[in-house]
Amino acid sequence: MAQDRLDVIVSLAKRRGFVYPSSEIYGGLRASWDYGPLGVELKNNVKRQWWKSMVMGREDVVGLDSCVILAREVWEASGHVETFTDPLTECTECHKRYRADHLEDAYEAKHQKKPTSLSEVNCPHCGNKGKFTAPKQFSGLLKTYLGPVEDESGLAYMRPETAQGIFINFENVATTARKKPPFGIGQIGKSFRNEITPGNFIFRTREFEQMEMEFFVVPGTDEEWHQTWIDTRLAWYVDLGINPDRLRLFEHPKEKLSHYSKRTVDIEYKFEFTGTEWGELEGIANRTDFDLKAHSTKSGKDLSWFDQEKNERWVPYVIEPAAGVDRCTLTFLMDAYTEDEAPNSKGEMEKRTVLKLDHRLAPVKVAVLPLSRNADLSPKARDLAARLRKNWSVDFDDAGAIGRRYRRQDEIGTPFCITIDFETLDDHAVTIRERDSMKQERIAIDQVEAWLAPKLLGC
RNA sequence: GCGGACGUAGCGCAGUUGGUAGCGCGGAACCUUGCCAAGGUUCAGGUCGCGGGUUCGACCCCCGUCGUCCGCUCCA
Repeated sequence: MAQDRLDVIVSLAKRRGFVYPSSEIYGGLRASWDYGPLGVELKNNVKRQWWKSMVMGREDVVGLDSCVILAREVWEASGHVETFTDPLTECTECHKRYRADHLEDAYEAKHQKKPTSLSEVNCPHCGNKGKFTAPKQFSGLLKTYLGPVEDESGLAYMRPETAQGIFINFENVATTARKKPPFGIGQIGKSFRNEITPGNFIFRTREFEQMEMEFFVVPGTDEEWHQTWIDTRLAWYVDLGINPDRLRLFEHPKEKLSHYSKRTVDIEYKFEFTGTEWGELEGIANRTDFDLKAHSTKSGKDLSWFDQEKNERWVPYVIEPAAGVDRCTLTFLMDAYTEDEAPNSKGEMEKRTVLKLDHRLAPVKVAVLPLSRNADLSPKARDLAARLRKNWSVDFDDAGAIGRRYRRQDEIGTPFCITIDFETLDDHAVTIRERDSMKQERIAIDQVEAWLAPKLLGC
């Protein structure tokens, strides 16, 4: 039942041009999805809203756009080269795969001593002793090679998070933007992780987009700021229309924290995937001074802050709200999807699919629909559409029955439909119909922008 | 990576004991109508995921491969 919910979204996404399976004509590529005409509008709107609330709308945050490929040392210093690598082994009898270090830990817990090799360890599944393959290093980092020769000297990593580009530019930004802690640097961009098990549509993919902000604070004020950002981020989703009942916070257990984190709280959405009801939308981590210190040590460049008031140097603590663009987009799609009933022309109730997207997120803001192709309504309607296009994303449709056209727009979440009818030729007025209330209003054709503007504020 | 199921038109699905495919919705064009998935006429679109094999002949049987879903495992 729950999976049906996702299936409906996947089907709608394909049918209406939000998201397509990538490389489809070659049989597809695992966990890769391309955004279609409506999808790219929706996704851009999600990013725009994040940028507006996290960067543009704040005095204490500035933006950045750093590279996907950074110096190799960045990932050595950050700990990713080491901790993003797992030694994997496989039982040759039953073909179950394990992390070799986990097997050794389990052995040690039971026998009070480390095994000298895996040949002493029994397979937890089939019980056979020592039938393991030699551990193979599996790295979650995607690699590429720079330069003409594909060897170790040109090895480079694709970033698994955008954050490091911010840390290594900390001093550049602080100096040129003339900011001092507490202040933040926000960034939106692609990241890459060689996930073992991707899936659930665009929820987990190997190539994905992140919206991250590193907020640098005075040590000792970090816990308070952490809570502030948790509240701020949660409110962002609710403000953009997500049902609060389907949102919750998840506190990471201390022993499972990432190598850089002192405390991490996730914002989760109730996706109702098979197996896991709740899925992570965004993680808000207290990264302490781990990253700046690590880069100071590795690079030899002092990244501490000189506090003029106290006349002392300290390394800022960092609070990081890190959200996934694709997950957000999926969440807004799923949460906005509703099916209700509306009377048709015969008075019978029929299914109506409506994407109740916030106006700021809707891929199309206004649809212009001439009632008929006759009586020169279409040219007049095209003129109006062209005018509105200067401010908003506008759709024009004069094909087929008016009822069908309304339903088409409902299905993609268009908040306003404007019809040009025969009276328009005389009274120079149009009918604007609102998506959620289905209310209609008669507006003079040259007043349309003025009528729409306050309702589409912030788009 | 292992086990299971599946892959037929844009979407949802039929189908043939092996004789190269249909339905519903959707899309396009025109006519009629003119405010909530209307009626009519017409059209486009599938080498049945891909590659081999068996066969006179494969969408159907066999093998491989890619992809999707479910269950394990993994999620640093």
